[in-house]
Amino acid sequence: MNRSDEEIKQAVKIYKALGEPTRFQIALLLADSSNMCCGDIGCKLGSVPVSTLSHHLKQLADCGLLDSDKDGTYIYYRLNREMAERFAPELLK
Amino acid sequence: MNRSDEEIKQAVKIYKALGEPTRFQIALLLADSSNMCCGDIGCKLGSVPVSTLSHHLKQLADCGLLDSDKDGTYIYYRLNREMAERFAPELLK
DNA sequence: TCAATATTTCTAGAATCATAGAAATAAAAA
DNA sequence: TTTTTATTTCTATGATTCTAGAAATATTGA
Repeated sequence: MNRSDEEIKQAVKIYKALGEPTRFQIALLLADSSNMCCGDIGCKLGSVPVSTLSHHLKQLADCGLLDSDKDGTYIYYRLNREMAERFAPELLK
Repeated sequence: MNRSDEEIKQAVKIYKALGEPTRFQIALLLADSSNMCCGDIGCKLGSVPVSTLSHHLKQLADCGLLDSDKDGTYIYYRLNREMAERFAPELLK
């Protein structure tokens, strides 16, 4: 297949996002439970400071793997399953 | 699905390998042409020193994405399509 | 308005990683 | 055996990235 530079950049960004243990765990968590806010994810992952979590969530959202909804001060994240299916179906197994 | 620490480590290693532009390009090249040695890949990618290429090929092979055959001084690399299908089907599109 | 809560942004330090030249290894050809 | 070719390993430098505390932002409830 012929790929544009943009398509390649996006794919690399997605795989870079998944190629870090904490972020991969976040993606796995969200593959199982459909909706979680930053605090929930922090509880599940143990002692990860929120600033670190926020940094990782941003990268996962920026590349399109996560979608989010705001509800008051809470932001609920969920896995974009189309993106996961296309780029990393392993997440959904 | 329940995943062992080992399975998670392997997945992260694979995605880290693909999350770098040069390595992703190598994987794409090998998805199209079934067999290439280090020198061939270097020609296709332009001005990447062989020591850098070798470093990248090692990572792609270590995580299982590439297989290789030795023929004299040449080492021919090819994409492991089962691994690509499972972890990054986007490579095969 | 003020306090409490959730999250992000800022910042700096530590750790990891990509890069590329040079030396080393290995195999074929002269 | 010596030379040439293909690749890897060693090494150091520079760049990127992860981490986490502190301050900033935003929203809700008292």
